[in-house]
Amino acid sequence: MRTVGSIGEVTEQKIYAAAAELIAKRGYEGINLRQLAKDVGVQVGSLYNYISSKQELLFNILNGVMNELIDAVKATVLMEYTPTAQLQAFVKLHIQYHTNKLPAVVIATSELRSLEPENYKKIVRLRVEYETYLREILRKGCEDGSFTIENVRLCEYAIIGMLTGVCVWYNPRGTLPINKLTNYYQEFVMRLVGAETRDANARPTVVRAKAVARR
Amino acid sequence: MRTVGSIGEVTEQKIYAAAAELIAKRGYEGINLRQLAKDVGVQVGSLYNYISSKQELLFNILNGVMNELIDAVKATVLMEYTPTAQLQAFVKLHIQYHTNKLPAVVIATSELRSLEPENYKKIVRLRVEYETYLREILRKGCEDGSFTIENVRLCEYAIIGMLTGVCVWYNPRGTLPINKLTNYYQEFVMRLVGAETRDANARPTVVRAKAVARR
Amino acid sequence: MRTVGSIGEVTEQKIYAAAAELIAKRGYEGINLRQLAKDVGVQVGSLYNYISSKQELLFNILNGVMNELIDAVKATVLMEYTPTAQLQAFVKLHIQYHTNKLPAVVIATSELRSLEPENYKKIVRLRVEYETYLREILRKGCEDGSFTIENVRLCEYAIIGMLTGVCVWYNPRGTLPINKLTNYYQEFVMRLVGAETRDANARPTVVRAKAVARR
Amino acid sequence: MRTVGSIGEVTEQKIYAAAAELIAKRGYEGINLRQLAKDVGVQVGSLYNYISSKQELLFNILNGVMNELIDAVKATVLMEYTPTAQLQAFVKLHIQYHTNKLPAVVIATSELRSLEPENYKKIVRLRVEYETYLREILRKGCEDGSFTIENVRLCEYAIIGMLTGVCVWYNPRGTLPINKLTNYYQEFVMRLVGAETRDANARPTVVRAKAVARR
DNA sequence: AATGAATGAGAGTTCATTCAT
DNA sequence: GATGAATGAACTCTCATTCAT
Repeated sequence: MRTVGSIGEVTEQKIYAAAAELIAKRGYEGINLRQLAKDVGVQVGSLYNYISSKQELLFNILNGVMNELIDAVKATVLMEYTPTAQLQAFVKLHIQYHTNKLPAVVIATSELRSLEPENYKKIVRLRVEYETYLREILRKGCEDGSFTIENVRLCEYAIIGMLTGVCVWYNPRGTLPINKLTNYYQEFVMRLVGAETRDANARPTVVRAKAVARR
Repeated sequence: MRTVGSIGEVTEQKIYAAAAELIAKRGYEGINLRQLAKDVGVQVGSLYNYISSKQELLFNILNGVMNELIDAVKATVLMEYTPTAQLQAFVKLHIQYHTNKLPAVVIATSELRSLEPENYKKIVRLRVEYETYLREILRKGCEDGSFTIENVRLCEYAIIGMLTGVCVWYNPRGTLPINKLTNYYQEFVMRLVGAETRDANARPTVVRAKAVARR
Repeated sequence: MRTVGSIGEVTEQKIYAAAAELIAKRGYEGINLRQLAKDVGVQVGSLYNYISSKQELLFNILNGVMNELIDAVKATVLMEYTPTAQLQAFVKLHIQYHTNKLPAVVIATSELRSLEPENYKKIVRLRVEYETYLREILRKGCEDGSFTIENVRLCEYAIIGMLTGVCVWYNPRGTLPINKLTNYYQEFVMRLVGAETRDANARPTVVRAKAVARR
Repeated sequence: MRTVGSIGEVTEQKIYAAAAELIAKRGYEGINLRQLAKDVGVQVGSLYNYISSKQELLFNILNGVMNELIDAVKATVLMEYTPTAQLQAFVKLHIQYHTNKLPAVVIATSELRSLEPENYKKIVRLRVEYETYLREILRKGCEDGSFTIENVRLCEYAIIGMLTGVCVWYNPRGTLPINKLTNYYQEFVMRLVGAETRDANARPTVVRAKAVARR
């Protein structure tokens, strides 16, 4: 007995949304399709009208979100003119994606190990591309004197770690609004890269004061 | 028929070592006791002479490593006299534990979600304690003017994220020696907390040179 | 949306043709309706406009081919005047049906076990009728001295086994033309029944020579 | 709760015996492991202490029985001195294996198609070896004048088909004793190969009488 | 007449766990 | 202490079948 009026596309979206959420909470290996089906509101077998395997589910989520992230970098970060502005934009983007926006992003970091070799390669390739944008910004900032970084690669890792760590503790229903959070982390990153801080109109006043004091 | 010369205690240690390694690589849900038994060199049934359940295995690993970490903080970090020196020691300790020393530490971050509620509470309590040491250092550093931090809690998270991120990419067989790595991250953290850099006897000379150049 | 120009009757024929082929290759239990639908070029659900169940599909194929076979026996074999000629005709018919003509015939032997009891009885009744024609020919041949058979029933089984075995190895794209193959098997059967071989104008010369020599 | 006193080797034999019987009756695709487990008297999961997959079960049965068959040919058929005696022995062996002795033999003919490519190749190789023994006997019999066969290959197929067909209808609880059955089929085969019948000390008297009568 | 979306039962397989020996 | 044999529940995935559109 089929659910009346059901539409495939809607079901598919529901499946991927529910899967991302479930996996983000319990991990790929920790979830089972029965639970997913229940969350979606269908029978287990019906999932297979939309996916060909549990693995594919994971891959599609990861693939989708990484491409989205990369597109977003291209659309917002690379548009900025200075390394500093680009870095600020990168932080903003990363934070936003890693907090309220998508549980899928969380998975992109923690569930890579559950990908089969072929899929693993593909997603890692995208991660590398994403992180390369950050590294390039850092490199250019060093060249034009905006940043002072001794080991760019390590600094890149430090930034990624710091920003990604947000999704471990961030609670969208907490008291800290995202734009405030973003500002704080922008300041953290600016400090990390040893940035000159004249242009920092986006940063909180206290920070600006300190920057002045440091000179 | 018991393997000749095998001694229980040795087997137990082997089990925990192998389990930590396996879980670090594939996650708690991703491993199975058959594989563990094979790695240890016994039959599955024999594991149950040492553990009462798979869950207990995870809990004991986490419990052990968190206590070790806390003890280490007490023994090395809190011994230092200034917030700056303490922070440097904290970074050194954390980095060392998260690289070559223990695969168990990796798990302490990523496998919390697989703990049953009761066990979860216990381990989180230990994590909180551990992180509280860091926060206290930051707070004291702010008070005595060593650090300039607007939001201590956030800064704490940023540091933890940054430091913990190391275990994602660090390769013990790579070219970067641990003490150099440690130095770099110490510098990152110093920047993050807006530390005055006069006293930085623990930091690498290169950095000091740069600091000079910056002025 | 219905495929333009498709007509039910054509689809039905396609279904039965594809089903016979699939079942002949993989067995009734080994096929699935999804594959059948794909081969036919429709969706699975559409099959049910023509069949009421997978079982019915099998039954109809078997029923159809057995009736065809029986009709063919009546039309060609029983028309002959002597037991020898009838037997030759029977062999020819059986071989032809079991080689290039119908994959359905293959199924008639191997897939009986997959029929539900009721259907099983019906098809077996037809098989018995078919084999009875052969037995009657053998019996009459014994009576009039054309054949020399001690145990007619066993001889019948031997012939059926021998002839049916053809479909196991016969390759329609091989070098052996069907009429040659038929001649060989006619000779085999003639030998089996201890037939006097005067009339054997259809048989290869060598055999005739041998027959002469034997006397 | 383990069944007390169970012994692995016994269970394994039970599994293979039950599997051969089940598959012979319903086909590889037609059986399910739950039924097999029930027949054996264990839980489904326990089967996997002895097999690694359903497919392996089929392969092992087929592999075992084909090797047994080949060994038996070497031990009994090839020991005979004349092609006629060898052929008689071959028939006897084949009939015996295909009737009361082993349900596994039935499978060896009908379930080949369910083997995965790799396994299929291996079993077919054994079948070819087995059938080659028969062909060689036929060939030698032609050379020394014992047999008169125009197309040896076809004759081989005819014999195999005839003999193998026995397992379709043979009922071990019927009235026809195996040795009688064997004698009849030996006579069928002798006729098929156009054997001179002077030497037929191995054949039943009835047959010899008939042979006389024919002259 | 055909499609697309769903069902629900059941398949092979895995796995933590138990326990007599 | 260790093993080998078993359990039973749960897993991913398949499939015949249904039915509104």
